[in-house]
Amino acid sequence: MTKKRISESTIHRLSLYLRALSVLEKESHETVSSKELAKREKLTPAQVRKDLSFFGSFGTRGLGYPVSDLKKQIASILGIDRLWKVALFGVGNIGSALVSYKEFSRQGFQIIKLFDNDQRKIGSNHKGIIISDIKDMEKELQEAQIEIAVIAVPATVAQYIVDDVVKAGIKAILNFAPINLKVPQDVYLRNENMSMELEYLSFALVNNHSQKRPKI
Amino acid sequence: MTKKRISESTIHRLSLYLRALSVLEKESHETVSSKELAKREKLTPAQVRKDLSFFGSFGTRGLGYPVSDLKKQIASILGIDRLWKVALFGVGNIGSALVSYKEFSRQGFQIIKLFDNDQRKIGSNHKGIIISDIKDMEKELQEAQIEIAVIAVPATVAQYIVDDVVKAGIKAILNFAPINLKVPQDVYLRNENMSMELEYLSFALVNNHSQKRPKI
DNA sequence: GAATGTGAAGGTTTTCACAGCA
DNA sequence: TGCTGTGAAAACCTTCACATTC
Repeated sequence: MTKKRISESTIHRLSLYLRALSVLEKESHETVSSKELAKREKLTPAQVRKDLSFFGSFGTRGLGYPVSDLKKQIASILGIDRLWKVALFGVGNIGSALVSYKEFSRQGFQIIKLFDNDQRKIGSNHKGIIISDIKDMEKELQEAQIEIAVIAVPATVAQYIVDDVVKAGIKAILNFAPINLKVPQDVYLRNENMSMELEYLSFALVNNHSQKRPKI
Repeated sequence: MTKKRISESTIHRLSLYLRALSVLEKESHETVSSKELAKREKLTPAQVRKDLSFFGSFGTRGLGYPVSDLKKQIASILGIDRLWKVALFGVGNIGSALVSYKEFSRQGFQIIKLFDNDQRKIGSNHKGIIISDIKDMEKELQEAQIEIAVIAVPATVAQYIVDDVVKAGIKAILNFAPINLKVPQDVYLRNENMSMELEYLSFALVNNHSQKRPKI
């Protein structure tokens, strides 16, 4: 377990392993080999072992990895062995879908605050949460002890909202607006650009782009 | 312009360049340097030039790249200088949000068919589109000349739907279900896993993970 | 002078291959 | 024997640096 920077891809793959391990657990497997885990997420066994080895030695030679234990370990590495309080900005199409997106809550992300600037929405109850005025965010974010903000407002206003979110002290932002947001160095920002993958598909279709698949 | 495999990252960055170029065009810029383009998408100038050079020589030394022309060129490379007919499976939370997601139509992806297996939804009109029974997909996909399928059904049934979609001859699938789908080699499959980025944020917060930013 | 296009260098990630252990 | 853990090698991707062109 060296002190090297962990790559983004490794972290993303941890999410995949976690997902596969949940299924394996449901299927009552006690242990799983890197080979099987790799197969279930279209990766290579070596990749799985290397990824896990950055964080420790979780397996047993000759046997494989203990499913439940490894699942717990990965959840702990990812920091999702706890609950995260999330606020969502923009209760439009995407925003409302995210509120009921089961996968978020399943991974411990609780959307407990909704913000909008539309007077018709403010004060109304959306799936059990009263929509707050975006103007009151600083106070409300602090009171509710929000740690992560999800941005689902139109691209035109996203930067303004983010500036305020940052001022309110939030250090982690997930952005769904198709725009490059500016945040200070100490704020984590990730973008979810849903049309990007469609564009990739378009490219692949038009260019017969060869797909990268493990050789195994 | 060599015949090397273009990397996934390069293609994703093309989407970013396109987005930045649209803004530049609106701001009435005639030309743009790799430096400026890089700045707008948090990349390096060298990266921009390298990416573009895989596809041709679009710039002028001493001047930069012509904004409108480059935009057209990239759209053409990505295959989005045309319309794509898309069918969406599963008109639930995510599904309905995607139907009205402006960024899709802006990039030429038209969702013109909706499928669900819920008898209460079938036959009803959703934002101008009649929801079809998932059982009729083969005939309907062919009649409507659908080329891309978007999967927004629950994870438990996603594989069955995809099997049918593949049987119906669709070669490109965008999957929103948090599950690893199996498709034949000649079918392009991309996954949109929205909780993955939240998990990354969680990891970053818990581990003070250093962010990768260009040194410029 | 300014900025592209691109080989070569440098860095990072993946894969290999095997020692080591249950 | 079976499968992990891991250095070393290979593959891949990014950055450098400069010749080239406008």
